[in-house]
Amino acid sequence: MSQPANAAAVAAEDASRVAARLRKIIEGHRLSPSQRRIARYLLERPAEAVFLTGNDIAEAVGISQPSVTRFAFALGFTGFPEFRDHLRAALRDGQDAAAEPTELNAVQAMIDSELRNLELLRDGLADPGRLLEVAAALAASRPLPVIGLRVSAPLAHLFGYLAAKAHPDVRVIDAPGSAMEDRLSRAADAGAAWALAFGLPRYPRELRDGLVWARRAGLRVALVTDHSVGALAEHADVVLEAPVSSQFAFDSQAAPSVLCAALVHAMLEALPTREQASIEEFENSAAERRLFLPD
Amino acid sequence: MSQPANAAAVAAEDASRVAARLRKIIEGHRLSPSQRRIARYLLERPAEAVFLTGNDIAEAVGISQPSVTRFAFALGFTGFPEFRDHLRAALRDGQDAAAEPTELNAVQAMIDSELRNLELLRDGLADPGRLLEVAAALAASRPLPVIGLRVSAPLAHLFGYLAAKAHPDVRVIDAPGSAMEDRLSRAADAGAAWALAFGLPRYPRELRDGLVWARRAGLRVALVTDHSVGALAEHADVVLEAPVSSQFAFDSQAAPSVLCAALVHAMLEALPTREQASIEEFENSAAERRLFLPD
DNA sequence: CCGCGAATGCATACTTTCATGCACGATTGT
DNA sequence: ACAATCGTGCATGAAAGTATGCATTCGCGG
Repeated sequence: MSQPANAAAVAAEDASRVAARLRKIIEGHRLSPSQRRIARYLLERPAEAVFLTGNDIAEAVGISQPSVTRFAFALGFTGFPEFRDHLRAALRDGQDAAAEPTELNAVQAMIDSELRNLELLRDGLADPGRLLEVAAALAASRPLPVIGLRVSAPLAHLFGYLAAKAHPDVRVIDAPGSAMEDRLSRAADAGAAWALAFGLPRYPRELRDGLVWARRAGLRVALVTDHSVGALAEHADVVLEAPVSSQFAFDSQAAPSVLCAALVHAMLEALPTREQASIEEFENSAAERRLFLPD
Repeated sequence: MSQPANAAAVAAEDASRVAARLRKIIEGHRLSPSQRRIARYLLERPAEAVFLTGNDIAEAVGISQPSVTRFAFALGFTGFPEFRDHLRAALRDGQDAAAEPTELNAVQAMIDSELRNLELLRDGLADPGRLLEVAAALAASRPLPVIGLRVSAPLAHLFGYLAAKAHPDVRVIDAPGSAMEDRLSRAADAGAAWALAFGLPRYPRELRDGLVWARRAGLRVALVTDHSVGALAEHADVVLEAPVSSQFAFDSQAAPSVLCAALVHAMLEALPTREQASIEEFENSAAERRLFLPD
């Protein structure tokens, strides 16, 4: 019943790497007619080959399953699984081939890991639909409570500072306990529909309590955190994932802070164009310019 | 740069597609603690996930194999194989889509520009000598005033939060004017030798005034900013450069926040090993653990 | 025509993988 | 404090996947 129909495939570049490996394996071996048919079959669909069982191949080629085992044996492997693992290894080697040649010092290694986090964040936003939805929802919530405790407090304040240009009533909450609960309740009473929370490791229990409280107060919760599954994500309506590397003494917050800016950016675009224009105007006003030094 | 030409990047996209599918599957399902651990494990290595058996996962995560079966069942599948086939299907679906190159959307372009900033930062730290010097100087200044106004205030607070573990008396100053001047003077009187300032665009005049005041009070000034020459840099003794992209409505602070973490990291290493050990101990103390959620 | 060896399939044993009943312990709500 | 529910691991059995002994067939050279 296990037809190749349910087998998956991998991208073309990976597939060609598998095919190359397969050719290399076969090279210099005398194969019987049946075995050549197997080889030919696999070379024709390298993308699926890595997932096929011996039975799948036998059935597809029209030979017996033991012939497949003997095929692997003839190629110098102790059995079919070992052969298949070699094909799979061709995939995995290709992925690690991105290893950087230059030696990095400790600080550079740290930055490098953050670079990879940003790459993950970027690739994860290939479809920005969810981000835009969340942004629109947050922009429409008046007021908008924003929660960030401990390490996440600066992030919440950064968001608050930026979002103030796209939202008239952002309320940053950086203290836990009853103070937070009071402010959440008051925000809900004032008409808030959503709350935004930043929950980076290590995840404070108090934040979870806060999320629970927020939802009990009738708020929906958008959560920025580094894993979409976890004790915090359980209590959020929407999760925005921003990877954090924990391999160093201190996590930096590159991805979350970028996500934060992206979120505000999206909120801005969710605004009526009239309001956008007024922001632009404010930015360039004489009053503003006097505040700042020339670039 | 919009479409990664090498095979490794394509493979990475495959992996991210598996991860995306996995997230979609998980979405909206209540998972038990063990099941969350499974989900996280798979999300962390999507490229391997499609090959793993239930037993592999159980062993790696440290749970029983039946829990893996139940995980698949909890996600709405009739069994583990069906679940795994769905992950593999994510690869197969992607094969055709991968043919046309993916153009980066606006959000991705923004992240991409931050990526380049981080690359600049990394390459600029090939010789970490200056960073270490600054870190040592800051670590030795008791107390240590840290200045960050407006957008830079969150950065200053982030630094303050992190540095508190490597320094007994960090004083974050986020308000300008006489309040700042008072606090700087008091810090100098208390024995401070250095001040750290974050000055990102747009550069507030008040920050320059603060730097001037600090130096008049006898402090040396380390400045984190995005250009080593400019109106601010003139009033600093040491400048640490952290590139910022200004092409979007809002600057994100990826590079500065990474530099911030790197700086604290370096301060930590400038510490006697005895103190480092005590930090480690504190981090792992029972009291600390109760504050946070597992994982 | 006979004999020989290689190739292959069949039947079957073995291994790995997966599913399920049951008991124990933890957590929750009353 | 007690009961109920949930989550988990262990033991076990079923199923899928793989390996191997044996018999048959085929081709080829005596």
